[in-house]
Amino acid sequence: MRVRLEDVARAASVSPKTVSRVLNDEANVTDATRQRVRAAMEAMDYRPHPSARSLAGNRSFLVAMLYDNNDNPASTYLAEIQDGVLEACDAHRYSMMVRPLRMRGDDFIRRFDALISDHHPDGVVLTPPITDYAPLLKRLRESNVPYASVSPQRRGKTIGVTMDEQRAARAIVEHLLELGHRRIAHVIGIADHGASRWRLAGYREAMAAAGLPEDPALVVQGAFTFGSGVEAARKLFALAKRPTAVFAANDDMATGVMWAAGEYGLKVPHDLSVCGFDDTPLSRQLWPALTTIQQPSREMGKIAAEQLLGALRGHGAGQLVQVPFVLQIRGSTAAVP
Amino acid sequence: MRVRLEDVARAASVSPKTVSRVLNDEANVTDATRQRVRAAMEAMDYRPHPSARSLAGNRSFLVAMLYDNNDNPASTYLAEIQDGVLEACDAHRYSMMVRPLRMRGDDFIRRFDALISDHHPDGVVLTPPITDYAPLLKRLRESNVPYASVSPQRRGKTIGVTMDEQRAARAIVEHLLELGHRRIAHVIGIADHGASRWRLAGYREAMAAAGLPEDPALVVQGAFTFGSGVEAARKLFALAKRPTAVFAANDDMATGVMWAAGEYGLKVPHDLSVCGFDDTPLSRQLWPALTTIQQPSREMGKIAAEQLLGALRGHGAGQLVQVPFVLQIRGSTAAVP
DNA sequence: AAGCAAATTGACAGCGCTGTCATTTATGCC
DNA sequence: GGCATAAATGACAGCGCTGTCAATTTGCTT
Repeated sequence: MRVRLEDVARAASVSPKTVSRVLNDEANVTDATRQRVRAAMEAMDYRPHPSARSLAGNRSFLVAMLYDNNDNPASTYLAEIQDGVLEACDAHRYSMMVRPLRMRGDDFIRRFDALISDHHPDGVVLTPPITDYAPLLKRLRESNVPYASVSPQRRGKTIGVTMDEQRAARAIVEHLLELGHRRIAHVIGIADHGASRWRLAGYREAMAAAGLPEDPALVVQGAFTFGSGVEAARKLFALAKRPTAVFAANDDMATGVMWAAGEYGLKVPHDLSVCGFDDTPLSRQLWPALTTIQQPSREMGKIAAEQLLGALRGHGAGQLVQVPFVLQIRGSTAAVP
Repeated sequence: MRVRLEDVARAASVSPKTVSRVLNDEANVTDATRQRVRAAMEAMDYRPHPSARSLAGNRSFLVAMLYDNNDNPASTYLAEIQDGVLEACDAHRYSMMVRPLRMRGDDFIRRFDALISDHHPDGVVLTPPITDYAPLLKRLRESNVPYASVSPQRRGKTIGVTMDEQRAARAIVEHLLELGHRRIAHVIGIADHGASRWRLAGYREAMAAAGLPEDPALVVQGAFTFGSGVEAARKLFALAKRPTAVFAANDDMATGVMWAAGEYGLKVPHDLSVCGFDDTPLSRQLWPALTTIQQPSREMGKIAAEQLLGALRGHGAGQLVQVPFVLQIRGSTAAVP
């Protein structure tokens, strides 16, 4: 039947407890013994029973990834983060579960508690936008559940991963400025998301640094969707003094802007430069391909999970790691006519 | 601390075993006892410990959803199925784990075995395109792991959920025929996917039924991506006798076709009707919005999981349920000029 | 009311592992 | 070499639940 820890112990002529120690990388085992046990495990293709480990050791080897897909239409983004988290969990022999957790609704805390007491995750990975939902963070700390965040707004003692989105946004606007653009518009994302704030701040910073006063008409509200990009662009194109370039806070909206440009007979990039943020697969498939910021989502999921797992295993407290961005210059931006 | 089964037993003045019976909906408990135990559980907010249940009962209350995202660029589709599977699992108090399982690579079987022996799922949900990967199906049967499939190609004794994609494809082509189109092109999806075959078959069926001989130049290969849609469309538009309508095998490719139409100065739907398949969020955001087939992906995930769980709990063998499609007629299709 | 089968309930061991603590073995020092 | 100390190993109980099977109660028959 199934190979148990006891069988390995017998094969290696040690006690079950010693095998357990090797399994869990505990100290106080001689190298010779450790190797012998490892060899026996290998030879017998031993697989510890997760439930038995969990029951006896009072931990679950489970990481839960929480998301709110209701407020985040970019399923590609979440899927990539999920992939990265999963990779890290696999490497550390943890299992992962994904849980949608809609913030709306007042039974939010109850649902969260049920999740914890039903599944007993050892830790939790938070994804935008719930990285900054105060009641959730409060409850996590109260229940003493370790967590790591992907792109949290509030830093502080939070562990996880971030990208300097403000600097990235500034870089992409500087790219437009170098091309000679002066009337540069910005389409904002969903109002209270951290991503929207940083990208707007980066835009403002670059414009100010270039000595350009902000023109309120050139900054329009969007909602991270293709449709909101189209609508925002229509407003911009209706202006007496049209912008020569548009920086949209994500690729979906940028695609909407390009679409609307087609409606208005504006050729991209000849009549209008457009750039986005995220480097979604779509951005490469468009023609012309979109100038954008590559955000290593998969890598970020992986790093967040690694920080969490490191903290769980007691390897220090875990960091808030910052990953670099890449400015992807493609065909959708060109010098001003 | 934690409320255990034993505590509930004491509160209800019965033996632990009886509480266990109530918990698992077993027979041979009087209604009076059952109610008393249920009341005690409720009052104490009892949550069974999944690991203990799993260890003692030799089952995991775990469903694994397998996918191969390498060959399936439509992350929205998978995310929706995942949501549906999760909903069903939650309702039955099962937990769910998602696992990418790339079919390429000869260590495929080893990776699958590791998955099973590491996590012991009680059952597995298969998503396209791995629903039809013969070595996987063989191994699943050998290892006696119950499974349900979403849109399997081969029916037979398989349980799960399907949609009559061929009839849906036929319906959408008939819609084009009714609008007066005769030169109707088709962009095929990835060659060996069931979805591609059915949609092509539906196209042919409709054309044949209308007495139109197949023109090989009007049937071009794509790969389910936006880019492949653009390229396919360029080939079609280069023909001496251009099609007046294009039916692409999914929305991403249809969007590519619309994009290419813009390049060629063709107005949709005035000069060209375009339709897709899947009803992705994108299809509604385009202008004009895309005529397409609505496939209830979330619902399908839920149904597949329910069939699996039903079979696991011994409520009959489980069925292959067929769900209806909806032809979504939007602005991208119009009468032939 | 006794007698019997069927339904209901309970006692107890054990699932596979780890925590605690006792015991054995190695190491350093004078 | 002898002793104190530290490192390595092992014995054993028990995590919270369910399977097995025995004990008890119930319902029905005669």
